[in-house]
Amino acid sequence: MSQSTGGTRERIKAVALELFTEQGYEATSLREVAERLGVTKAALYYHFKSKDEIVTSVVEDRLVRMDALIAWAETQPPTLATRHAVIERYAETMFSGGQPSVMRFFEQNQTALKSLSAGREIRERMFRLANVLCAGDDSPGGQLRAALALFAVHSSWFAVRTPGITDAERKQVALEVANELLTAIAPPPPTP
Amino acid sequence: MSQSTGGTRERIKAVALELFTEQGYEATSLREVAERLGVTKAALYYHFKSKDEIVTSVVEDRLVRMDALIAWAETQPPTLATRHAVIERYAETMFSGGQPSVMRFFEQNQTALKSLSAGREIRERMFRLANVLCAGDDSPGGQLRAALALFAVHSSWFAVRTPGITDAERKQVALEVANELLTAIAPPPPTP
DNA sequence: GTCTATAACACGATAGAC
DNA sequence: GTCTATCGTGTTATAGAC
Repeated sequence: MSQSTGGTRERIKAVALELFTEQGYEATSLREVAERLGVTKAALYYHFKSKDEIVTSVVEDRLVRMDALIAWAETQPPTLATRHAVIERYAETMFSGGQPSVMRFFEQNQTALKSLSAGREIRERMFRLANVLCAGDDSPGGQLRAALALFAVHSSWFAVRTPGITDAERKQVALEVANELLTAIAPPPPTP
Repeated sequence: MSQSTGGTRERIKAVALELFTEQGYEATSLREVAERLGVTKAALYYHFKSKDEIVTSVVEDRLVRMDALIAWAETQPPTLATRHAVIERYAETMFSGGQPSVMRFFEQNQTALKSLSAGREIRERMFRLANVLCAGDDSPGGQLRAALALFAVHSSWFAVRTPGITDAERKQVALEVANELLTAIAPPPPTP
């Protein structure tokens, strides 16, 4: 409760994320963000020292969650059960809290994020996750299936156009397809 | 060789596509494009009347090819064999000529393309292709698998990191995974 | 700690000379 | 077909008042 910035910082992050996702990072001006908040542009520069820094801040907690998942996954044996557990946990974080919007922002701004440090950081985590998912079979087929399993979770948001579908149903179908892909990856390595 | 525009138009398209893909549409200025070509900004405006129009022009032949494929696919019966044939032809066009770069540009600029007519046109074709691919089973699972089959072809370009892999090998593994997904879509409808 | 005012500059696009 | 010069606008970012 002794927060110094009175929650304005969080409001900026929320609005910026929304606009960046809707219209793109480059296409969104700080004037737009400020206007929607009912403050001036300069006020934003009090809380964040640059436009990049807003993105970095937004992405921060997402990175922490991904790091935790990767760290856990890397301690697990490279079995099929592990893969299923990893994608399950991944989907859980993707479908809970404010996380989906962050990843939607990430998908929609791949190019813009290339020149942003936050983008490179998330990208790196995605590749590491994909690597964990095909541990034991890093053949081209394994790599592709692992990447697609992750993408199944993401794309269930826009690729499934069934009217009236709920988030829970999206998650369920995403996991079904993802697990199908993971199962096809490889025979788990022999346990000696 | 009595071409009226002396090939400059094509050179502009090539350089613009390259920069738009690398850095993003919004992040690439016409000054940059002109500089790399060794001409001035104003020269570009002789060949294209706006920045959008460069994109439209780049995407044009890709649209024609996609339309041809969709038209053909829609005349075919909704069987598993058709699905495999469609994705096979799709991969063929994606891995030939200058097409891969166009689709890479498309992937990398989803958000920017939302407000560009060319973007909406390609997007519409992608959905129609996905629909054809899950004809006979438009359940959430079917839709997701169809979309991922298309994405398998695209993502084989960056998701597969095996050193020294050739384009032909990328195509092959993409088709293998895509066909796996398509096979899982649904029992082909009973032929009465 | 928050805002107004404004600097300094890049953008897309146009006009008109050559 | 390409150039120079420039318009109008929107951008990030800063200095300084409150």
